[in-house]
Amino acid sequence: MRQKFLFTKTRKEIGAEEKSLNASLLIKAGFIDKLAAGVYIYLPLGLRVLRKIEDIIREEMNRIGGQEILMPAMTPKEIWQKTDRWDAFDALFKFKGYDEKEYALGATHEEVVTPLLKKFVFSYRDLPKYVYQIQTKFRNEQRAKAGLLRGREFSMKDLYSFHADEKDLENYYEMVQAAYFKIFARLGLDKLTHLTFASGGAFAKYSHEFQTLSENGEDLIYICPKCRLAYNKEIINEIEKCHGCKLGKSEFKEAKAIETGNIFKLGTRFSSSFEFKYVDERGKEKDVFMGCYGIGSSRIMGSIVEVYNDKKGILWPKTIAPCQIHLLSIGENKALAKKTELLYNELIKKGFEVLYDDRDESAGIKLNDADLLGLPLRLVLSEKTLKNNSIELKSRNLDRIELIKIDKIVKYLEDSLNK
RNA sequence: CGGGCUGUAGCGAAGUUGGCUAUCGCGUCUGGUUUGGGACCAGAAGAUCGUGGGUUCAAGUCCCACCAGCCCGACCA
Repeated sequence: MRQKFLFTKTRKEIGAEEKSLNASLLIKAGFIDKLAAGVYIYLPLGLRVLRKIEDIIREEMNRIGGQEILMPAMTPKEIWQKTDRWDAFDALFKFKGYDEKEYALGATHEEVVTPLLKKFVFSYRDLPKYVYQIQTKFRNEQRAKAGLLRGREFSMKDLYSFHADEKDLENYYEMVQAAYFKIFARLGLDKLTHLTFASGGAFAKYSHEFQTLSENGEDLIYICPKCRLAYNKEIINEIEKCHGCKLGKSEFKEAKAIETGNIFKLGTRFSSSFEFKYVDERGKEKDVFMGCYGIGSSRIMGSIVEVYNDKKGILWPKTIAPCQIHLLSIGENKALAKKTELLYNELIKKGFEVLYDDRDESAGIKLNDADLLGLPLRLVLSEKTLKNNSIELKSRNLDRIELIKIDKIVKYLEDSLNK
């Protein structure tokens, strides 16, 4: 990708009114732009990041049998009335069609996916089933805040599971938990993310949240230092000992965190509203058991920026960086431009993702922008490096700069990016 | 939804007890000199001062209402 062709530009400064760290870095670097409070535009580089996050989630969902679908954002009033949530769910954005027919923008999709599965599942032979989507959600938050961390429109993966009995639900719930840990590991967030007990609703005593430690998180959690399990403040009063290792709660450590994922046993809460039943081996009609499992993909993008940054800009983990390599040419010499161009073409041919800064800008601007954008590897070609027939390589997260011979660079990159 | 702060050029800001043609920096355009950590010189364009009303000889500045954004709180199955 050639930087000259990007329509976006970095900004030296943004308003003092944008206080959130993730939003101000992402806006400065030209990854997102704000349309309204809690409503953001994903620009070319930002969209690449969001898609990479979504792709990692998608792969892990497919691995545990998830089948991807896409449900509508527009949902009719009647389905919400069936579950008594039309009035109770106050974060619903509601609107009317031409003939006063009422709709809500989808804030979550139990009301859509449950009757959908009811059309196809009749027998124990049809269970279990796992269905998910990665879709734009709408919630009429009373106060949008903290950039991508709490928006009114945001991207989320929601998985729904359907089971013949509670036991099967519980087994799958554990599988999803394991899949989530894999996702967080691939996102570079595993060391900062704690499985956290939280309030559970009518069916299960507790749900589980995935809480990612961050100073700007809005949740308060209490972490067991021995086994890493954590407890949301909303339930800590009823906890005496750690559920995992029995350590007393006085030993727990308080921390601020961002709720990046949530898994929930729904039981028959929604299947009963829609009279969704199946016939078992003996011909007897039984309730379908459900679970739901969310990960906020856009919130994760914000969380990663909150966690991985320094004074100069963002430090993307290599799994979700918009490109792996930032190639800069410094200086205006024609031979230099030609060499850089050749290298760019070769790297692209080899399958590397490269952002090539081919702009007519000064060294300072290019280097500062590279730090701000935060791609994992920076390659610099200049008259200075060309004299040694070499190229300069720097990791965004290290101070060390290496000089590599140009004819060895491809091999070197293949090794260091585990290709 | 309650409280506080803010709104002036594409972006960031200044504008005193109301007073002349609304300043400054960045960016943009033209010409020239530059090129390893946000270069320099000269010139130019760019603003119904958030919107509507009011007070006044006179309003960016004072008053009222509304809109928008940010922060704190409440809320967030």
